[in-house]
Amino acid sequence: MIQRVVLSEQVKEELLDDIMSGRVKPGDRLVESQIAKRMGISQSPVREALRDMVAMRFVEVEPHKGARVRRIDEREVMEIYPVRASLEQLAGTLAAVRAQKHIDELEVCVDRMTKAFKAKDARTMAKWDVQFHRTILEASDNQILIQTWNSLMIEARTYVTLSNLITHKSDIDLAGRHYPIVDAIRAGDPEACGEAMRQHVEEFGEVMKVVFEADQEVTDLVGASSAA
Amino acid sequence: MIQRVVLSEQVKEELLDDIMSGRVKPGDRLVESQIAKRMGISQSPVREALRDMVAMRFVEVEPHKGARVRRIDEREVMEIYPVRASLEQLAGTLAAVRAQKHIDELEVCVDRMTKAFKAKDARTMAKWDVQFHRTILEASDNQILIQTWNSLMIEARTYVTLSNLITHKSDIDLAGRHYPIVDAIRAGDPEACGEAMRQHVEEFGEVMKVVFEADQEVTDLVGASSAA
DNA sequence: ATATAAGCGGTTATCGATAATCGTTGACCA
DNA sequence: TGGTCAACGATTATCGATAACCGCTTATAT
Repeated sequence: MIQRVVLSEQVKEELLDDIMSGRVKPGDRLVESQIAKRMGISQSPVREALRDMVAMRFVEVEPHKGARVRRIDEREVMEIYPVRASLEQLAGTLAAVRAQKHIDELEVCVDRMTKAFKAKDARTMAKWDVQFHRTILEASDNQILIQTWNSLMIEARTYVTLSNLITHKSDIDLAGRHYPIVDAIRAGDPEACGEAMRQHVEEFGEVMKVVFEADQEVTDLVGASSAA
Repeated sequence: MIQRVVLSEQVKEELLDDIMSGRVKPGDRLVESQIAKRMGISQSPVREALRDMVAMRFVEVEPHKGARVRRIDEREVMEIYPVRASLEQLAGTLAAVRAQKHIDELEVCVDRMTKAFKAKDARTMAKWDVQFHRTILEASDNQILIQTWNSLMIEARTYVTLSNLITHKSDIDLAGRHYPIVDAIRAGDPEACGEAMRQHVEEFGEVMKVVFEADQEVTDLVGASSAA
């Protein structure tokens, strides 16, 4: 069998896609042997992929009991924003000057975001939103900071977040909220840039909180009848 | 063969100890089959342990080339402090009130730290220093924040850091620098507590920078003759 | 000489099989 | 009726063997 990359890597991508697309839902079991059979490979690479996904916090395993897609509850989502805000404030401060050469790139991101938002395309919007933030993170030139930020899996979470947001609050211009950051970079003001980043992320968190609360009412009703 | 926990877990502990104790050094290869033979087990659990340690950033692997103990260079060490400072500022802000019931515990930490410092016992000092910071982190009651902080492997790094520091700069009273934080908690002032944490960590980073630079002169001389 | 290719030792990546463990079911007994 | 436990099916954890791969050395041809 010819193969370009290691199998476990391919398995990981496939499983990740299953999760992101919603084909498997939080709480679902991920049985090594079943996945292996379905993909026509042996158990080992599947097992390895699953362990990797534990590190990414997409999956949780209990010894001798197996893996399942991790449930992300409201509390966890809400806890992320303060942490993101801190990290991105630092990134903004560090990147304000260095990011100037990426101004065009950042504006493209905001532009695409706006378009995707109007089209109610959460996935594309998340992609450009993440791209915007990632650009600034990279410009911070602090590898530890970048890795730490990556470990929060912003990309995946942003997708979910924006899906919710677009569904529930289609009137908020999310893309436009990025302009103060671009302005601060253009001015080359680290303080202001850090502050703008922090505010932006915190605001995002605030909006999400509202969405969650609105969502909860629905979930409560649905959950009450389908649970049991 | 009787066994209490999963083998891969035991392997991980053993390898971790090898690294922390310096029996294996940064850059050393970790060959799956050799470790397996030495421990009298098969390759699989070793492999799994190594992958786990990659997630912990103690080990790095290149596909088809194997694992080695990760090298931590000066740049990386120095990059950590700004990130730590951001995270711990947030922790301090969130924990200021809730940590009040742990005041005694915190004072014990500082006390033990002072004693260990006088005895030039880096390991013990690191232990209590980490304990101090961990207590505040936990009091922040933000799981994501705690996990993120943990992922920086503060514990291991602090040990190395303090070893250096005690060797080179035995005149700095590191333990005493924790009092402003304790005071802010006693006062129940979130702003002040966050600020005190940030300053403390940044200061720690500054001191380390000096140590590193002093160290570099030695390393340069040694490296120049032994490298080639 | 120099570049390309074939061969080799050492190691990783994957396989297929087996042992160990978990949750459940149902028999047995007080 | 209720509780304990043996046996079972499903799944994970581990094993031992093999295929695939990397880096290097040696052979071959230009």
